[in-house]
Amino acid sequence: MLRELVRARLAEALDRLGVTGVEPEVSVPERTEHGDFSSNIAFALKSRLGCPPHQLAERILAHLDQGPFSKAEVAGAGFINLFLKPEEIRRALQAILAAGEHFGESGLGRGQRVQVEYGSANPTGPLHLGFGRNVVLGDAIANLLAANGYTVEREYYVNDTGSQVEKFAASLYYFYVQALGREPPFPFPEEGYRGEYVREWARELAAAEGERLLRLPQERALEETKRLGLERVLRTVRADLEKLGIDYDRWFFDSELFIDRDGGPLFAQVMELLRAKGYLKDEAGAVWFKATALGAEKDEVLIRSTGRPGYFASDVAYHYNKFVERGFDRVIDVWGADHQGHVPRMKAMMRAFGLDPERLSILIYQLVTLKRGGEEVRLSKRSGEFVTLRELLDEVGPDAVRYFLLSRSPDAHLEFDLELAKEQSKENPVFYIQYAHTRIAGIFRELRGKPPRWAEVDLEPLQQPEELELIKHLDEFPEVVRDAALHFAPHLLANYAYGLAGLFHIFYDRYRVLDEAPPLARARLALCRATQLVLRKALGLMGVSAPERM
RNA sequence: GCGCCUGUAGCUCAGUGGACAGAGCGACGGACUCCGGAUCCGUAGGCCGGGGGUUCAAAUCCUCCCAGGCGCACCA
Repeated sequence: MLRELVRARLAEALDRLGVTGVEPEVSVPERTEHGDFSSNIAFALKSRLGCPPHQLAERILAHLDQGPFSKAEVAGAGFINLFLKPEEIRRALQAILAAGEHFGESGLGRGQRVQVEYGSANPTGPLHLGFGRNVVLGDAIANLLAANGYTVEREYYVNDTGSQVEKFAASLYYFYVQALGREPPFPFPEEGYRGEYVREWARELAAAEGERLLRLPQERALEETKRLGLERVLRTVRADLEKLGIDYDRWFFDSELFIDRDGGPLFAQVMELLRAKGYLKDEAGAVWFKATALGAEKDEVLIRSTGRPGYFASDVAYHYNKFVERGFDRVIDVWGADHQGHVPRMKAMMRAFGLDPERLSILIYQLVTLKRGGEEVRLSKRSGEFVTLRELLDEVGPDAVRYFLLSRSPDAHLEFDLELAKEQSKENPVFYIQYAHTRIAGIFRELRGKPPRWAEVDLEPLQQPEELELIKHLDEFPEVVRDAALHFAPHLLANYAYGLAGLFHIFYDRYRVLDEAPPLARARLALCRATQLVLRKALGLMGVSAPERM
């Protein structure tokens, strides 16, 4: 990578000056007059060496191996601006072609086992837009970690024992009885699920089961309804995920925690362990986790006075399973901002088990606001007033949905304007990026004959500034892949791909490829090839397709 | 009240220590006999929410205030 090359040369110069242990910072200036790369090292060393930056910069330049540079100068108050020789830039292209499909990957993770848990919506209905963001972020982060040499497992946690599923089952049963023309044996559950989909599934249930469930004792009937309802939900969820192109390594059911096994169910074992460590207390008929003893602000109920474990309790046992039983080095949970209050107690839980809290990363993304035209649509599953992910996928298409949901920082609120996404899909940046890829594919289709052996192509004919700009941008790709993974920031990838597509469109607009004399045509083909590789890779990491034709 | 996130062009958002702050959409005006015009070029539009501080250098870090979102349950 060119940045590394520059950094290394500067480090050598510093060595010669007798300055050691300093990593010179090298950045890409915004303005081309400031060079291909620029360093502020003279400012950084000012206090250490007590030398005016400008003078220091001059001394560094005097000791710099200027071989790779066409120009090296001190500017402003002491910036070192470096201009690379075109052949150095072309060498970077050579490296990209040599790396081929693997360009951009790194071994940073050293094979560490990382679990990424995402999705994990309450199994009480179809996924809505908010969970679209969850799932798309989690999947992209998993892709990014894998590309950086981590061993990644993707997992979806199904809370099939919580109170929400119970409520869902009761709602479903209520409508089922109604669908059969009978009077439900109990009033509609408080804060139950009254969305149209519940009624629809109830009708399906009535058609499939007839009056079978009516004849069961109520408790059995509800249990059976829960089982069937859960199946129905998961079928929908899996279909939506498939449409988005998301595949999990494992679906973990909460109920697994309560299955009896050697030494009792895992859940009971974990509770015993916490009790033995002195982190439990009994109060007001409930069992509490003494989170305040571990840095949290308040204690938490684990087992309610009804005797039923709460959501947090399951998560404690579940994460014990992840870290202690399955031995993941790191775990990343992807949660919506409405779960942020859950973070401190999870960190407290890690400490309770004697685990380094740093091994658990929780990515909180801000909620999605949906706008239809000018007006905001509230997303609430329980009120039944929500737009499903499926609806959106059908209207906008998976590529645009994924790109749109990824194109903003997880920290930023995301406004999804349905009308805009539908009506202006042609202006959506994702098409702009895909179109660049398609244009390249078009060139290769037009080529007909065999493409050259890339390693043997003489790149010297690439002299135009637009060509060199393109190469420099391609060269930055590995840094983007690394930074996006390290900071859980797939939007960096989206921005990068957009910028790359832009540079390619400019190049394509101004120059011809196949019509040129063979040496130039071959060199430009090589540039196209590298661009295509990187576009494909970037889109692939986001889970967006790279079409040959559009 | 406390905690987390956010406040940058009319709108949606990039940019988290560097040199005159960027993109898309929207507005206006241009470009192809040619590998796909879903493209390219240009114009207009900003005291980067406000005050104070740190620094050679602040949209970026600290602090206080203002505004919005989300939390602060024996829901998840």
